[in-house]
Amino acid sequence: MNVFKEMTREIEACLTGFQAEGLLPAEVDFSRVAVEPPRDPAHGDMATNAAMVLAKPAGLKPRDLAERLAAALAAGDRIESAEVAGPGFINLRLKPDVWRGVVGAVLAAGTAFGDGDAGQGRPVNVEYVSANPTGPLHIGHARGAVVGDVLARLLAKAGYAVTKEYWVNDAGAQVDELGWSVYWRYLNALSPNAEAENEARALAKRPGGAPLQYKGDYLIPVGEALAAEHGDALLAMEAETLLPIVRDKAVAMMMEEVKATLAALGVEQEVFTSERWVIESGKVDAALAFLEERGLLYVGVLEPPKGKKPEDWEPRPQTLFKATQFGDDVDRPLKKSDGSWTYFASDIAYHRYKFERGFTRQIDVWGADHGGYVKRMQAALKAVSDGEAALTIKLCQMVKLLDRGQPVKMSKRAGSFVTLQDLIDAVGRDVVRFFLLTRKNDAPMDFDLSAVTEQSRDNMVFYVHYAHARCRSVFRQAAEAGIEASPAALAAADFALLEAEPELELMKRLAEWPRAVEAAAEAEEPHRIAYYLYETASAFHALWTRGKEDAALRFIQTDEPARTVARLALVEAVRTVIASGLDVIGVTPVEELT
RNA sequence: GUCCCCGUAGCUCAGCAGGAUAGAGCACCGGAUUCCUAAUCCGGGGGUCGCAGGUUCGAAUCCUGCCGGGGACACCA
Repeated sequence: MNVFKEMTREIEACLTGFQAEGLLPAEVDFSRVAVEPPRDPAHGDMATNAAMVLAKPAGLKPRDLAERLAAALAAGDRIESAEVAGPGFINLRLKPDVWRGVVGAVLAAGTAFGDGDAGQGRPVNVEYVSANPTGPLHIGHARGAVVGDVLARLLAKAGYAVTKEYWVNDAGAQVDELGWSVYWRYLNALSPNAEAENEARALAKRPGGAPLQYKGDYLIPVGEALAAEHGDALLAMEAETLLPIVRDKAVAMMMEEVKATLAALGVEQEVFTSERWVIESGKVDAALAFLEERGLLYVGVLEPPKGKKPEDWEPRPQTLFKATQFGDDVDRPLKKSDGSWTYFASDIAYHRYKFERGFTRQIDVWGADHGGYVKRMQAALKAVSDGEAALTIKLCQMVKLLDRGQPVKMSKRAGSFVTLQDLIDAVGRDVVRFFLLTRKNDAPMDFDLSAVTEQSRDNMVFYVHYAHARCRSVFRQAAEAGIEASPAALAAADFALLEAEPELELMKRLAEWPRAVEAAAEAEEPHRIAYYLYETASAFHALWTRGKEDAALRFIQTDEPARTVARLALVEAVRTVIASGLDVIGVTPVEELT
């Protein structure tokens, strides 16, 4: 039940009638007609701009058309009044029973209230986290994980067929580096107390002269696992046989850890696509052959970047993709100087693979430090799908980790929070998820460990939890008073007894939930859900406190059982909508505060 | 030098694809507790929406330019 949508249809019906009468031309489109709650409640429940938008095509003055439309609308049985205001707005006031109907609709639907059909089952692919499997997830990954996951849930609620996906960068130089660092840990496992000598042995086997890159303790278990599995069998192997073994083991164990951390955060992606698999199955070759056929590849020399010129810059012919034909600023290289594919090449193949699986709408969630990559990836998907697929990219800005206003040192020493798992253990999964949605994704934010668990109004997480807990508290009180408040009793309540003005206000807020879901999904902005919840919680807290000032507004009226049940139904509807919103965010509602 | 993001109350931030008198929290001032959780609520002061143009019935919102802050800029992902 979406009251705003229903009223939009009612208005469109009137307009269609005007067309039949010849008042409006037959070909005007109604897409710009909006029905929304006015900022000022004195202007009624809803306002429409229909007359202003259509006045010009109709050849009428906005206010004249508005008068006609208002008169037609006022004849409807759900509208109490329709008044023309300002430059041609029509302010609508709905009959209270319309709002009361929302309570019943919420009770009937449960947390499915707000589910929409805007998506019409169309497939959307949301790819997020996609952190390299070279170490545990850290705080920086948390925001993308939450934004991506909640966006996926939001789109699902709005009626899209969503696939949640993780791109595993298990190919390339970084992963080889990981392998050599693990080999060192393997040697340490075999002969402890000889770390320096072992490092020299590992480097002797490793081609090239660079030092080991991944020396964090988190690889120790990988070395031990290899020792337990292979004994000393790896020692005699040549580099090319050895590397795949240590590398694959490391990737497997790192991904296991990554998945465990994501699970602890409540993030569960359905598809994990391996970069190595994409390359080895020939998808990169196929994607580039596709571009080649369309004449979008060439060998050329790029200009050096202006401003900051790399030390080792030298003009060098490279295989380039004509990204400039699709809106990028320069053409982009696909091959490294050693002849292997760049990351971009395999990423093109991956996005093409997603398109081949039917995803004409793709969303990637990235860190803001990858911002320079956006245009080329969008260009590439456009090219590789012949313009049939579109990619939108949500960039997540930095999260600064603080404690009592002081920056937390991100050193790897014990005692400071480095990993995402540590953060979840410290403040809880629900706090992490909710808090990371209290800013829009492209605004930087501070995550203050002391502030996020604070219990006050300036903590959105707490404030919303408190509202839900208060709803449950009312029911505990009702049970003590011996009031029958089963789902059946609530559904059978006489909603006409919900007469108080603040009660009606609250019902109007609940009626906005489906609209909020649809708008947030359309805008791909999950943080709006957090703000809707905050405002709804605020409306409920306000009504609660009114009961302290005016006993007649208290939910439980022992001498008026029928009114009490009706109010309990309203409270349950509020609770349900809050639970529905928390469900989108992936947060578990609480029964009471601790 | 180029590209992207940001600029809204003293501070931290919303602003619902262009709507009517721009909102919330914190901080400040003043109130509400015999009573469903005062962990809350009500009221008050506080703004040239960075600046200047443009688009139109109407701009914080869209376009252009400028100023200021952040980030990214071949062969790393």
